Amino acid sequence: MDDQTRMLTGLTGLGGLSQPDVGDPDSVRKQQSLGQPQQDIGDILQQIMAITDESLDEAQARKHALNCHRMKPALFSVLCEIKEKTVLSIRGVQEEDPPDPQIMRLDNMLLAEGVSGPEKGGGSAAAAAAAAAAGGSPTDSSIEHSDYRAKLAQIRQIYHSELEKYEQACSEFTNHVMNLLREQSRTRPISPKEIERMVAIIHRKFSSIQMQLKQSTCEAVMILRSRFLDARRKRRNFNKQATEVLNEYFYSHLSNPYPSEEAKEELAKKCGITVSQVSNWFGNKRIRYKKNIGKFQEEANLYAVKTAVDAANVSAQASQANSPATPNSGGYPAPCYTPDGRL
DNA sequence: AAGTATGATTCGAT
DNA sequence: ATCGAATCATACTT
Repeated sequence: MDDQTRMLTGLTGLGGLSQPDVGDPDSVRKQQSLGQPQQDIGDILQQIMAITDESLDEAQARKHALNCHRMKPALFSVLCEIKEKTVLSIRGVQEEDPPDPQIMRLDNMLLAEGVSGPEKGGGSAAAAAAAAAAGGSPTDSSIEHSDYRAKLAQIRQIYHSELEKYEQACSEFTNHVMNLLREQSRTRPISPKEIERMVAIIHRKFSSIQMQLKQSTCEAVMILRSRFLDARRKRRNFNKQATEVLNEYFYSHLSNPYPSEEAKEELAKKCGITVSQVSNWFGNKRIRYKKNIGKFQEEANLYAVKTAVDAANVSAQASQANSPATPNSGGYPAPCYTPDGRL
């Protein structure tokens, strides 16, 4: 034991901070008496440090020389000793591996958007779900949808190829480090636990890179989504015929301009728009009419006449009578819409 | 370019 | 869930 401690202090002093001496003449004498001057060990360590600067062949040769060095077993056992002491202090530090909430959030979002997860099916399904959730009717899929899907697929593809690259790089690097450690385990003691820890460290590093990828992918999806929603927001006026149909219904039901679900569906069909568009239209119409009845008076009269004419035409057709003049061209039925007249 | 019309969205109330 | 109300954002008009 006495021997070993002396050896240990000598080695650590040299290896650690290139201190020329430990101030223990006894140890020096002992080493010298062994025919192994300290300077030699210093040289060896220097060579180890310089090994990365050398060419591969040189390094191989030196490694070989080192492995064959007669002090190697002693060095190894000393390193084992040191290890045993330090491992105890390290052991407690590495028992935490909580799943990063940030990366979980990103993962969830990517999964929800159909970027990660199962192939093609998931992607289009998620796109459809997103479109449906955005308020559109399931039947008005069109250029915008396919455009959105195409862009999403593009993002998805880039994401996956990048992810694959990262994973490949990670496993390559891990392999490399493992080989290195295996190689080094010939000169110094390396516990499996240590290797495990090293691998964990590498994986952590790579997962932080992955997180960046995921983050930027998420951003891209968000931008795409907002653009998609903006595109949906882009307004196009309904065609004349559609507005006419809607107005006809509105003014002929002025006392209760709240079409039932069935009526909405019928109007939607007639106008070539969605039910929610019909709802929007009636919502807007009601509030705008109520806000300024005067402004809509003319329009109201117009449609009152129109329906009257239609009715007249129908009856005329039925009764074979032919008088072009409208029967009630004198006084229009004043629309008496009561804002609070909901039933 | 400024003003108006209009479809869509959002929010709180019911 | 649906409405009114306010508001947004674009289309259309002047």
